[in-house]
Amino acid sequence: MAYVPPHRSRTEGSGDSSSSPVSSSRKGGDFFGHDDGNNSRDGYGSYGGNRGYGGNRGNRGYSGYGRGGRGYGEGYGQRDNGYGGRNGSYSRGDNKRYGQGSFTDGVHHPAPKNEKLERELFGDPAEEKAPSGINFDNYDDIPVEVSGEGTPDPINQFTSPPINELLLENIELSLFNKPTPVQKYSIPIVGSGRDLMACAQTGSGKTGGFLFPVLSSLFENGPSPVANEGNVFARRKAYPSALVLAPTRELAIQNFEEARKYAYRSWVRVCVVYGGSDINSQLRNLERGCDLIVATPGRLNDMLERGRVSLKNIRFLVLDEADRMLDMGFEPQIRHIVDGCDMPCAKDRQTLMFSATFPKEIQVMARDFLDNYIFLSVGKVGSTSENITQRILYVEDDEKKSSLLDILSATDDTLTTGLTLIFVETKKMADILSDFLISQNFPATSIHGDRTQSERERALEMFKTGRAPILVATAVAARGLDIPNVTHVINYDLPGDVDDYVHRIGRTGRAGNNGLATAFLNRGNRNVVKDLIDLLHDSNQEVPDFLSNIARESPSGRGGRGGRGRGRSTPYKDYRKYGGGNSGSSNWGSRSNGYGDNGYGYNNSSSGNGNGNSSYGSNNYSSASSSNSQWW
DNA sequence: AAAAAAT
Repeated sequence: MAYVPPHRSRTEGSGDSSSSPVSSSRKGGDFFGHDDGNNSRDGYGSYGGNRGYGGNRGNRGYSGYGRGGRGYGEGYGQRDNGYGGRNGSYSRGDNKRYGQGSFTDGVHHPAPKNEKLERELFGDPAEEKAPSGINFDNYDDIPVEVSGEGTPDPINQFTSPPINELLLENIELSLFNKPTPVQKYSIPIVGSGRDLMACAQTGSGKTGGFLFPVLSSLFENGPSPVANEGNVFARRKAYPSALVLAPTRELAIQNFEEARKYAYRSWVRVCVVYGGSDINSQLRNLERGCDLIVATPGRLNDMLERGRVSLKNIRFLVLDEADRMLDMGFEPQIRHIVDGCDMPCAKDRQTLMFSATFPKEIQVMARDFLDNYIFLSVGKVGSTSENITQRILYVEDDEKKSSLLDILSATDDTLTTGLTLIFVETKKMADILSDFLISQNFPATSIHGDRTQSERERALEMFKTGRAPILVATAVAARGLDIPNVTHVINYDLPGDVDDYVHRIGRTGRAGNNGLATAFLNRGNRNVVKDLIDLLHDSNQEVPDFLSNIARESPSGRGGRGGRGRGRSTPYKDYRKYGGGNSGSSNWGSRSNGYGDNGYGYNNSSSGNGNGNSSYGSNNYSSASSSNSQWW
């Protein structure tokens, strides 16, 4: 029986304050003050709506499990997940078996429409909605670069050639009517069986860029014929056909929620696993069938070790925000998942890697994980250009609080119409600042890695719904999260890297809407000043005099690291074509296996895991990454 | 330097 660490036996929701380790209002506090002994109005279990695993109340043990309409997708004929005794509680309550289709005799049988589930996934059709909030005209002049052998032509509509009919219906329910540039390319690329390395950011339609072609293929082709390993525990083991890895829990949840929409009525059952929340409910959910799994690396590895997930049926591997995962030191864990378990090798699966930037480490990972891939680089929609107004203010550290109050008071109309996202550099500052704002009667909450997972999820939900329209965040929210209606991003503390700055301000001005980005800067930030000035120039923004002055004070080259992504307005290049060009990286630059400058000699050198590349796999990379890790 | 991620 699965093991439950004592400290995790407390409830997942914040409903049971008696068992919560934090009972004062200090840490769990937000604008609404009290610590929510009973947050019935909250209704935010894990995945939006009030159905998350192990909801908010009464979920000691298993007794309350499965209540309240949580039943997305179970019960399609060929799947047998019932080992009777233990799961009596599953059948309790209104545990409706709706929404899941099946795939039998080589034919996909979508489930009938289900109004309740449809509302849950896509929202109430009665509410008027802007068509997905995206101004598609803004997509037309996005620079796109695509390269690689035999690159298929992009599509221009979802209907020519037509993608899977059920998928198309689900896309239409999501109010997308036209593919974004990344989708125009990714759909035929993946559809033709190729691997894809895509440089694209949130806001480019990246999630659909991988979910559409993957689900389309799964819908068409059905489950893998390799059913299981035939052992007695097999029914307790999940054999997903597709795996999506994401760097943060919130991003995993977001991908999961998107995938659920597009998988509606299909045979594909979507699950998500991530740390910080009860593993047992996640395991129980897997037992009910799992065809597409969205995961953060640590929790997935845990489940792999427990033998509760097998990757041998994987046909699609997606690495989302790959550069971020490397920044966070996930490379050993990712390599363990991809190379160290039972996942088919690169030639026997399709791999899609997405990354905002394309530094050397990512190129290396692409070479190791992808097979003869097509490289796609998509400039960001709007990005740092005219639809985000960037404002840099000179503010000393000890004046930041009062400046912030001035700004928030002066722009209080945005509080009613939009959301304000405030970035700080430390978790401590996130707490300090949100407490301060709350004490000043601003409806704020905070998200950072020291809050419990349920606090994090609740904070995000309060922010999204506008009940707490000010969110103080650390880097956990800097990338990937797609929160509509953020009208103002404030860099209370500037990040040390201008790439992070770009990601942060990209939380506003999404897809055609205007946004405002304010940053507090003082001499403590001089290391980013030069890059910042370049960026402001590139994006047609005013460069304040004090900024130029500070830049002149430090005559040395641009601070910090060398060789970071310059030329942000142009897409990243396919290094296979341009010969790498990285500064001093001996190991890489001197490679003789065709990645250098002889055009496309790369085609068959990337099968699997670095065979034929010994200099690389064992020196450079593994020593660097294993030094600070207890992982493999 | 800090953050994130299994416990």
